[in-house]
Amino acid sequence: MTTNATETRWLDQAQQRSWRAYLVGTTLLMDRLDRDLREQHDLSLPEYEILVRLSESPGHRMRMAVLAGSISHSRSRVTHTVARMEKDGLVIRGACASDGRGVEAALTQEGFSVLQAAAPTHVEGVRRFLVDLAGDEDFAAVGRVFNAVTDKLVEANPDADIR
Amino acid sequence: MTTNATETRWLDQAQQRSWRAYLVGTTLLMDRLDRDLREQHDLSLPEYEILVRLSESPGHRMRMAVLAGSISHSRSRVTHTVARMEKDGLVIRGACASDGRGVEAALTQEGFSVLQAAAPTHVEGVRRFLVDLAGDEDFAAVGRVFNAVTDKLVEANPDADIR
DNA sequence: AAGGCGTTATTGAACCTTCAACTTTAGGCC
DNA sequence: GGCCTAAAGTTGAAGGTTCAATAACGCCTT
Repeated sequence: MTTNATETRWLDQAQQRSWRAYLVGTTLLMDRLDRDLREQHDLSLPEYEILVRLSESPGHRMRMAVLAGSISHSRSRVTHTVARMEKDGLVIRGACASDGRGVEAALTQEGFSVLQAAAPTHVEGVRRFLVDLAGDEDFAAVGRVFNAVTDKLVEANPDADIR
Repeated sequence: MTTNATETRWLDQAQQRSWRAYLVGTTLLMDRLDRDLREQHDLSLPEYEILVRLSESPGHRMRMAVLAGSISHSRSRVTHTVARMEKDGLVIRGACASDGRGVEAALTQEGFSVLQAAAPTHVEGVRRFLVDLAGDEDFAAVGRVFNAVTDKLVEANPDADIR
């Protein structure tokens, strides 16, 4: 036999080029979106994501664990981020009615206003530096690929943050 | 008129699904690749990237600014990361012959060995959780998209880190 | 050759994320 | 009911990144 199971299957040149483009492009893109939100709305990208999820939830409120799961951040991370946001008046935490261990985070009026102001900035950035560059077919491919990535990684590690 | 230039062009449903898949998928993927490198080789993903770039450079050495540019990290960030790596014996810094301001980072023997050991782990992860899930066409699309993203962001901000 | 300006790299503090330990409550079992 | 284990959140410290300020050098002008 000429190969065996322990030999590494390296990436070919095209794959490597794509992989590196993705790495560098993602670094630059996240940097830029984060910077724009900070400069114009005093908000980080993770904070913005939290505002969005809350705004889409009934009553503008969510359990901490559900919130964490929806953006795939660790619970600890969300605790810290929400604590900062609460200090800034964007969000308020309260006990959960049905579960004594639970905590619900809810949008404040100000949090909602900040989100409304920030959303156009964010969407313009996402369009200008990603969506409008891509072509519908290619962008759909990006969606397919990262849906598959998500599925695979969730399956590979169901309790993603109890570690 | 029915629209004007200041109105936000929101993402349609398909675009939004793709965008979120990308965000979440990237979060999970980077987390996982970083974790695997840490657990098995005591190396972060950014550290690994630095080892790779150095190993591909003539003499296994690079100017700090070039190194930073090649992975699109800020100079400050690379200074800190390389400082840690130097303390771990993976890399050594020295003055640059042709430019008195310059500093060159070079791979040590140990750094090279660690890279050789870590590379298969990393590539398997990239394959298992991304490349092998994607299909050649779709993965090529990812490459095209993020090459475009990179070009656009470099053009939009040439001196990416002097800020 | 001196002055001034831009570039290279570093520094330390502030900020954010991760990690491991801990508190509190839920839920099952005897 | 009391005990045990599991789950939800939080905490504080350690680790990593960003930001603004700084030092040191190259280059151009005069």
